[in-house]
Amino acid sequence: MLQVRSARLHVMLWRRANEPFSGSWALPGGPLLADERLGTSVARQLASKVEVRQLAHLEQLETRSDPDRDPRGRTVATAYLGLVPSHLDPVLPDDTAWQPVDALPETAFDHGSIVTSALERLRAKLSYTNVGFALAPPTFSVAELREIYVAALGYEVTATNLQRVLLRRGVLEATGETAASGRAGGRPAALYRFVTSSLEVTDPFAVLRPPSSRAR
Amino acid sequence: MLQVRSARLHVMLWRRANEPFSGSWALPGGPLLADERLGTSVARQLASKVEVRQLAHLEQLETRSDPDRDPRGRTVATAYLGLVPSHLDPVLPDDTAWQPVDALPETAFDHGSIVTSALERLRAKLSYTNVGFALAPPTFSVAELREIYVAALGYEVTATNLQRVLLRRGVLEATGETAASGRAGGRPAALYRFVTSSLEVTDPFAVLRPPSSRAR
DNA sequence: CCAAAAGTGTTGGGAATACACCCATGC
DNA sequence: GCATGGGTGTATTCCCAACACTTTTGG
Repeated sequence: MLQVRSARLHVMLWRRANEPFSGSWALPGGPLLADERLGTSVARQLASKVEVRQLAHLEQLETRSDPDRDPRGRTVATAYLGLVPSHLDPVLPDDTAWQPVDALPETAFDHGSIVTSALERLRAKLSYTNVGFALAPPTFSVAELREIYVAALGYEVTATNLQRVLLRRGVLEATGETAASGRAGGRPAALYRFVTSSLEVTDPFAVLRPPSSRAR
Repeated sequence: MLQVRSARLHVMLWRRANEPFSGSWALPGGPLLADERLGTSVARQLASKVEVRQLAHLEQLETRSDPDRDPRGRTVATAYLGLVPSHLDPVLPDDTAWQPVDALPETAFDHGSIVTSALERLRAKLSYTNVGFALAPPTFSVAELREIYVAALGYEVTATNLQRVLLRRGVLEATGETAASGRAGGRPAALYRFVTSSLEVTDPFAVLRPPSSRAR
């Protein structure tokens, strides 16, 4: 589960009290029940940590099967990527906390590398889909959205170009409302929202695209 | 396992002799052994059908967990995408055959939708990576490569543009040799090869790319 | 009037498609 | 020489990044 908090991307981890990896931080998870599908299982595992309704997006990442990934014995685990919009602040259990992805504490099992995979996936999808909807609040100024993208991508993005790319693609639309300007003055920002709040690919083929509009 | 054969993309399937889905066609697969990782298991399953060395590329696709996917009872299956270069023609068991992906016979379980996922993945990666290496023979003319891309993508691509895109990205290089011209004459084609024969992303960010070369 | 913040106009570059044209070979 | 297939040159289009400039607010 990833969320942008205070302009930094964080991952939700819980601190293990028992061996193995006692004291290390782990991703939430647990065994699959007899008649459960993986997506349902993930939701169930997370429900013990937060309110699941706060998850704006969930997608399967990859399945890890290294026989040595758990020292207690063979386990096969399927990792999921979950995103929480930045305006929410779920109540967390005592052993659970948001950790900045750019300065992770010591992690248990192969969870560190799973977080790395999740990051790669998120960063790629920010570029060619509308996933931003799952990190952003319902409405926002371009400046706020920029902060979220910068936190998630890990590099600078200008508000100007971000706005133009997302508007041209029809990913964002203006709400017609404006935010109040800050105490230091400045023009009030227009508020925007994501047109769709489910995953859509907005930039399908970079190259080798089908010949212009002619059906085959 | 996918391969381009006679300018058409095919998938290797075997015909089930027993219930359930007797007579339908299925993807090769089987249970994971106690101390085996998934990639190894896939290789082992395929080894019973073909020579595994002929697999030029193998990558994990997704894990299916619908409790009803197998009428005999709950199974969880991780699908892989495997690619075989077009110049190879593996000897197949009697119950196994290459089936064209655009006219699949009746398939067992959820294997039809797995093939669809595999196709989407392959088509996307042809556009932003060098995966082509795993479908093409060691050397080839641009015309031959075009035929492979057209078969895999399912739409027309011109030799001119294919050549330019792949050369500019440094994915292809000329071998310096030329093919003999056909019986009808014509200029002999230059032969090319893929520079690398392992997966590389050649077109990372379509948009929202990091600010020009400045490190953060 | 000035500082601050938001938003628009404009330019320049790069990359991809499309199409015209030139090249090399067999018959 | 002509048909056939291969390859290059070039124009057009589109999209993105960069940056200058304008707009709108608070003090």
